[in-house]
Amino acid sequence: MAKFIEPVRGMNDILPDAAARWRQVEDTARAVLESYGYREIRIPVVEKTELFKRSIGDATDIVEKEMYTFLDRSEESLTLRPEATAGMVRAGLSNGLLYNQVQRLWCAGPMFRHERPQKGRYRQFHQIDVEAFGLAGPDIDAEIILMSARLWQRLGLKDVQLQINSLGTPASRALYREKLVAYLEQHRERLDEDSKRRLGLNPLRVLDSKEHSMREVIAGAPSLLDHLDEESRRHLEGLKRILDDVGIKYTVNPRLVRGLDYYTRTVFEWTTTRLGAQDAVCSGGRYDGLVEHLGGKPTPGIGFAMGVERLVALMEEEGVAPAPDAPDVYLVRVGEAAERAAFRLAEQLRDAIPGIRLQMDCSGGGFGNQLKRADKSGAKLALVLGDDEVSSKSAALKPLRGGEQEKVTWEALPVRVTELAGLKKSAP
RNA sequence: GUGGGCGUAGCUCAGUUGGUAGAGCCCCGGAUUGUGAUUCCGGUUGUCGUGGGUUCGAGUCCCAUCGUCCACCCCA
Repeated sequence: MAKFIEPVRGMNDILPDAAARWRQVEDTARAVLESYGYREIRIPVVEKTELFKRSIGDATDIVEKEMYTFLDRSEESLTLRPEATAGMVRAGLSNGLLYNQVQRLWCAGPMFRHERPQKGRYRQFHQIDVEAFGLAGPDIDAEIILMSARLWQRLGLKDVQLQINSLGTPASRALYREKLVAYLEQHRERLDEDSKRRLGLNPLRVLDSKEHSMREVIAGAPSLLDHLDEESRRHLEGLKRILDDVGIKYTVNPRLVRGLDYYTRTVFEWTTTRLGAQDAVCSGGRYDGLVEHLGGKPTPGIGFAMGVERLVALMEEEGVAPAPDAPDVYLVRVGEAAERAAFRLAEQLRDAIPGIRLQMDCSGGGFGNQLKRADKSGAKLALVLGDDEVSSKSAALKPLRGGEQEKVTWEALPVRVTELAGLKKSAP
């Protein structure tokens, strides 16, 4: 035997049983997003490396050590997208979608980061990404958060908590950063190794430290919220007011700092307690400077990304039932005439009942074995065809979850199958 | 990139102080040449992750390596 070729580390196959849950997440997300007027956009998985360097930030972990970057055959540096926002903005600019316009967009697909895999963190992972361009007020921030809350509700998820914060403007943040650095320098001897490292790179992340010994130092640090500019403060208050009005629960977490450089003002994160260390299922924020930074007109923007793997895992964890994907009807056939007639009958049923999930047994064996497989398939109804039925142009319908078997003529089959399998009548 | 746990049949796992590999599930066949979910009988499946080493002998001990899981880090 030849040797197996191993799958690439951190890149997973989604097997049929899991795919049912994925579809549930994707279909529900699509429905909710479209109900708020967001339109789907599909963009490449590969972009020029420069796009991510410029948008995400040169000094971030993502750009520094996690990107799948390579030279293509014409020596151009390309990168498998590590996140979606940069590509969304680029696509908007490339196609004139962001010129004095409001755009509500969403996009789903795989992202790539070369990290050490662990629970909820993979090298190829999937996001559903939502972006709104051209709207500067806190009302759109609220809309986007409400939309995500509705999605959790529709998916049956309960253990998700909302945290919000404001990072202010680049100017106010720079000011705060100075004060924070000064404070941390004063307490340098009490910082752990990680925090000392962050102090030079991205001091705001020190606030995020999970190290117990750091608690006191962090608690005494100046708060980002006390250093917001007036406009950002009003923006945050506006958002809180709408969330309160609608009854969305949240906590303001002044230490919530996102890892991407382009965020301004509102940032938020939905976390869960049930997925271990990778606890963020959805996060995002406002990035009012990004469009301009990537060569467009100054255009406000806000967006968020959901991790599909994490949502699927959380649904499993919370015991949400997956969408059924069993066949409606399982066709059992025994005998030469029946085996041949079955195809015509099956195609006629598929014509007559659009959308019917009809599976034919092709493994052979007697009635007993075929019915065993019918039961295992999860189908509601077995359609049994033997040579006797063929000569009388009929078939036996056997409900697999209890109920009497009955004989039905071929003409009457579509109606009776629809009734017994509990299928909706197709629109006239 | 750092640390720890784990790699035995398609799946879940057992395998004692080292003595050349087992169970359950699944699958297939039969009891049951026209009716399943129960029961009974029978059957198949392994480079014990890989490569070295120690030993008369390694699934078991040692080293390396790969994979995987969890945590750090980072983030969706």
